[in-house]
Amino acid sequence: MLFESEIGEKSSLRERVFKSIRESIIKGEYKQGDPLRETVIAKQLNVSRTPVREAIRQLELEGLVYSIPNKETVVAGISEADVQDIFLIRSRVEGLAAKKAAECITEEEIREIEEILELTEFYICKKDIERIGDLDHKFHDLIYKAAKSKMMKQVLSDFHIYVQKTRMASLAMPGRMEGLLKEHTAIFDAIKCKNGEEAEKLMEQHVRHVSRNMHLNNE
Amino acid sequence: MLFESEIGEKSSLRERVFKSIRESIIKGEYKQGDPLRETVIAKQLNVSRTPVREAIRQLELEGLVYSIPNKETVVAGISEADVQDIFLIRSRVEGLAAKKAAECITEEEIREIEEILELTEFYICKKDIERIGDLDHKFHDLIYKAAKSKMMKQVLSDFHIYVQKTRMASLAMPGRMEGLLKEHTAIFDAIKCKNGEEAEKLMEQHVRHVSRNMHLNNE
DNA sequence: GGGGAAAGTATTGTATACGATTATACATAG
DNA sequence: CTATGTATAATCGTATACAATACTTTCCCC
Repeated sequence: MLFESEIGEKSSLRERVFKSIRESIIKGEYKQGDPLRETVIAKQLNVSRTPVREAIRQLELEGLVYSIPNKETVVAGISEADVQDIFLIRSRVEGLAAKKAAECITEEEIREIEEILELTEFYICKKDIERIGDLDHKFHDLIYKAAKSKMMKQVLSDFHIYVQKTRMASLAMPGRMEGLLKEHTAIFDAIKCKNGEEAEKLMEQHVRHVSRNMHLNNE
Repeated sequence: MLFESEIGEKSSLRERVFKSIRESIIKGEYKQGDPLRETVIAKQLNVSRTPVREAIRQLELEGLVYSIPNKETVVAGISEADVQDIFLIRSRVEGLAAKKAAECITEEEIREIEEILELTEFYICKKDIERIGDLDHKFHDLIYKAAKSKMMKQVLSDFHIYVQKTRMASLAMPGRMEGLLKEHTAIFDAIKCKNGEEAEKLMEQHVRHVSRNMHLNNE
């Protein structure tokens, strides 16, 4: 067993192991085709095999690894094409969420989003990219919440981790922070006016923009 | 331990437990808010807690249950609204898959789909709903495959189980079997002609049709 | 009789032990 | 020299044991 101080979090071991392995896969420390040995990981993280196994089963369901029964489980990894597809899917599903949000957002939720937008403006002045990335995420999260769709939230938050890196890279491009705020504001206005169609269209464009920047980034 | 003959399948215990619990939740045997006791389920299925735990962790990731640390995990269930949302999401993502399929389908895959369509026609004459439902699923599955997008496949096959019941109910409606074949054929034609936009539009409509029938069904 | 502490019970979290399956290496026969 | 069979080791699959946490009940004291 490891001490809390060594990790800094208080979630369960399984949770930490899950996040740890996922992190390693996304970072590329575990490469495509690498086997995931339960005993090895258990030893590395100083825990028993039990939480490791549970974590691996979750990764399997998420599609990050696949297991060969009685043999081993290997890393499936995510390719550049996968990330592009994620952005395509996200553009549609986030669009849907925006549309639904326009239909059933509450006053309270409107205020919350307004606050996020104000904070974003503030941190753009400060050029605090880290914070802006966080607020970007919060903005989208509030939209899912406002849409009151468990399923959309499910799909989109599953993808969140894969998107994070690209999102940050996109923000680093000149003028992008301002563009982001402008787009968020436009989406929010459409939602506030209960204009679902417009909100969906704008949100689709918005997600596409981020993904377009990703491509430019790789040239 | 139980004997294989008692079950009839040869997958791992965890797999069976996972499917068993999920089935029970979807069927409504476990209701919203019901606690999932590891020992109880283990005893019912005549296995130890270990595979049960792993199964529950997977269900948690899928959003069917949520766990309160150190206390219990309870059934989240799926509401009517959730199923509707699933169809909305599916309409967009399947549309996307159809579009992508139009871009990169192979000759081999075209032949496979043609075969499915012919078989569908055959079983419509026989009025074998069970078989048609199966072919319906296969048709959509082949589209994902042709789209060559791991992520789309992931999202859509996660939803498959929730959709099955509605799909069958829809098929039972008068004239629906013929409508399904007509729509599938139209989508396939668009894909064959590499007309991605058209394929996407038709697929979105097609999924909406099934979901519309669902609503009528509940009146 | 009511409130609170403390023991007892139930349940989850983690570790370990045992069994089954698969891969590997080496020996032996052809 | 190659191929095949067997023994051994590595790994996964499952069961059980132990620890920690939360809930319940009981009993004591006011």
